[in-house]
Amino acid sequence: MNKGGNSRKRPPPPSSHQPSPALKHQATTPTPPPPSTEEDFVDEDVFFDETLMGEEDVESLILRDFEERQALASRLSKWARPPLSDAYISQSRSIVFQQLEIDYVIGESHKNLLPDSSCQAAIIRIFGVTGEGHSVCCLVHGFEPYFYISCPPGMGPDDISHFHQTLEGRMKEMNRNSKVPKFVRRIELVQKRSIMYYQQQKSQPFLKIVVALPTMVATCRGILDRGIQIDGLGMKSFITYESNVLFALRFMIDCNIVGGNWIEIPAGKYKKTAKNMSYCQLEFDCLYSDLISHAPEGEFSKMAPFRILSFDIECAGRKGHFPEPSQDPVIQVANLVTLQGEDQPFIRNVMTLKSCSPIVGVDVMSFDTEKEVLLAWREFIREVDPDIIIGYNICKFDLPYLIERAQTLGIAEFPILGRIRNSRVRVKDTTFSSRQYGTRESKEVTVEGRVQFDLLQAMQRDYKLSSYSLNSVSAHFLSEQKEDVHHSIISDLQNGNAETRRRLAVYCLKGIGEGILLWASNPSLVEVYLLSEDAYLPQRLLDKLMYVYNYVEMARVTGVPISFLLSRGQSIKVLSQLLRKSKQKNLVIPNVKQAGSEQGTFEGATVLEAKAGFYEKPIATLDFASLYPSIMMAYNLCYCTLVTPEDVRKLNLPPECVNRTPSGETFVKPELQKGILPEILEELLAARKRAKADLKEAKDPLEKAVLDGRQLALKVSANSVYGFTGATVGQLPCLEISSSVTSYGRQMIEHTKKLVEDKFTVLGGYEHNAEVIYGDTDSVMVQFGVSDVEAAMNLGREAAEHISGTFTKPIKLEFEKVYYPYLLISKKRYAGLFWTNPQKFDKMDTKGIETVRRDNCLLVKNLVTECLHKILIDRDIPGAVQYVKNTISDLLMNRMDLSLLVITKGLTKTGDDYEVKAAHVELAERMRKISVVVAFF
DNA sequence: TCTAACTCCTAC
DNA sequence: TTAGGTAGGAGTTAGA
Repeated sequence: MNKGGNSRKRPPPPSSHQPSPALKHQATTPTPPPPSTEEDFVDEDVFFDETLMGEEDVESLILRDFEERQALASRLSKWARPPLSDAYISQSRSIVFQQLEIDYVIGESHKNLLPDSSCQAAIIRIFGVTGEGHSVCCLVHGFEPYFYISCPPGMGPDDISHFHQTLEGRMKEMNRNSKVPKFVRRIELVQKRSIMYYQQQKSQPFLKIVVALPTMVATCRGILDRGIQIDGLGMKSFITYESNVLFALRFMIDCNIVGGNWIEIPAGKYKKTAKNMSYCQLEFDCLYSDLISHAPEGEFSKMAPFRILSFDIECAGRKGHFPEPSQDPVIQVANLVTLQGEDQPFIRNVMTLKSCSPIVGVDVMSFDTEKEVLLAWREFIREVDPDIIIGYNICKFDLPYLIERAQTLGIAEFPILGRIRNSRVRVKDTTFSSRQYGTRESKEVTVEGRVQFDLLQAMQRDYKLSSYSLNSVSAHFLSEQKEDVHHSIISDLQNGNAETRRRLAVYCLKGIGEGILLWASNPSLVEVYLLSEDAYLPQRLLDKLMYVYNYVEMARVTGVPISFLLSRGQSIKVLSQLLRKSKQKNLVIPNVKQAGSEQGTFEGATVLEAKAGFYEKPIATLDFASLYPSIMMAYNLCYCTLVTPEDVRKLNLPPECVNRTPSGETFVKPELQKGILPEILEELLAARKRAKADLKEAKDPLEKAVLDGRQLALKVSANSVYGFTGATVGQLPCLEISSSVTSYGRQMIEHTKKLVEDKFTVLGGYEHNAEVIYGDTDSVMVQFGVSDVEAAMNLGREAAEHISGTFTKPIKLEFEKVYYPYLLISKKRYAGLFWTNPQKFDKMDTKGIETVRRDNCLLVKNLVTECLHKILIDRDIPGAVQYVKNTISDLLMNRMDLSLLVITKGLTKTGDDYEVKAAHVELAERMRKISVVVAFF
């Protein structure tokens, strides 16, 4: 029952032939509209469902339904977007908006804009927000899908025409059912060059094959891959170029659009759509050639006032069961809407099943049936029209749950949550598998025109944490933790009274539901069950971690749509940059066949032998800055500078024009051909330098946030270029490049070690002989023999400067820090106090040891941390030994808090009990090993 | 009891 | 139709 519905005045009854009126955006009068729109049709369903409840109730149900919808409508309408000004309505001004999402649909091409074509075509849809906060759906016409093949030598215009006919015929065979009049629209002869290998000629003839619809690119590629009959040449198969570029990305690249940038369509160049297909305030058609894409700089680096919805649902699960949409009702939906750039939400509400006592500052909307709750939420989404939807685990839980629940309840009209009229949200199971992120099953929920940002996914990608429950993530980042609601009492609270449901609503809005963390011996089996999520904390996390800025900047730097950043891997970002740069240089990128595993793997970096020990003299650390990017720049390593072994023999290139890498590959120097990868890297690193300089100058916290997000994105982006070339199952692997990079790296670390030990000697006039005690990939740890930190720092700086001079620019060795004292256990395992100024140490730094690993129980972690503290900071080794002994003794005497033992092999938390399987024996064994570390001394 | 092959997680 | 890389320590498991 509506909280505001206590005035039960009857509206004029609707005429008997018309269904109950739809909820309109600006509901002011109760006059029912004609039953012609989709919304009215939808309401007819509602009418039918409820008639099943009993004939005599029908009229009162209609009336009540009508009245409540009116009340809801007036409640929701105050949250609508700002109304359009006259200039927009008269179409006398240009439309400038920040784009957040781009996709495409197949439709009739626009007759006025494209008078020549009258068939089905891809229509690009750009969704975004203007500076004033108006929502935009821009329908772009005239952009066609295409790809390239290299043109067989001697092919003239007639041959191309024949080839076109043959290809068209094969396409027809493959698509017998399709009514498309023409599959291959045209074939153009163009001058391009493949990005692969150094070539002396500037360009060669290529054929640009333009097809009718985006999906035909793959079909056509298949035909050309397998081979096609060509007059005079016989059966011939082709390598295709850029045939794997997603259509929307192709469009963005060709129009110079990067993720999240501003787009302008001048007045007169757009036409209001005849029949709105979206719920956006501004919807119009235009030609792709009329778009102006603004680079994200200056005034166009700002953010539009997006509407960000954070939501969370609560379900009444049966005792001991995880809620299932086929059985368990949705009892609450909590919502929070914030304008981008503001620190407080402008909407806070909660929709509850059954009555709920008021909550200060929150709009409580109560309903008698679950169906009303769901439909109210749908209306809310439509009215508020959020650009970004966030939440915790919404992609895998909340959104699919709502949709499946609506299916169970037979509410066919519920899943129209996107910006496209009549278009239902689709749920698809997906799996994402990579070495970096592991295999993760999720669900893909397409909400057209709105960006989804699941904070859980973002956390799992960006941070290594031992638990990803909202509770523990909040504790980690926000230093606040809310009281848990145990899952078993959710149903009790719901089944109580208005007051207990209020308690539940407060939890739903602000608190955190119970998260049961099951740690199995195999951490990949770890499952986090979050029975109730939360609407408030995701928004706080989003703000605290500056996710909007960081992700928009990442999209701008790499050029991919924002949605790719959470749904796709690293390599698409590099590919996007590579395609953009290649286009500028008139180069095209081949589709390499999946080479299988025969290419195998390549040798990586050198890890210097660790001279294990406890060092009580300062250890200076020298690091190469951005090692792999700088190697690629210094030696011009790229696809287009690599000389094939055959060409090395044939071309007879003078030795001063090429570099031969330690792994035996040959690359030409920039004078002959400047590499694209080095150029991308130079731009990224130069941009990062600028961003960091601007960051220093910036006063405004928002500007700072943008700049910091940018410099971070630029760094991450530069570092992933090398990985892209070595990804054998990627888009364009080139192990010649990656193995050359690592081979230079290996040479450099050895060279550095030798130089330090040769120069800093007593014979060379220094006080002591320097010794390199360890080094990994891009760093060397040096004991100069001096005993004070400042002296070690000075020698470190001197060494870095001296050694940098011996390398090709921009390779640079830097002095970074001193460890004092330093405990080196083995390769990749060490601890020490970290000094960047000689007055005081910055922190205790530990690498690779139990303290930083997530596969030990808390006891081990705490014990080792405590020992290291005693050894490094207190310098009390006997104390550390005693501490270990006491702990083992406590353990054996069964005096240990069992919760410290969770997460260890053989120990599982089941409910409130710990199942202890021979734990004491096992842990005593573990402790013995740790005491070995202490016995070091 | 030893070892090879595997898993897991980390360093870079 | 979608996925950055290798090195390496520590633990587990299977088999002899």
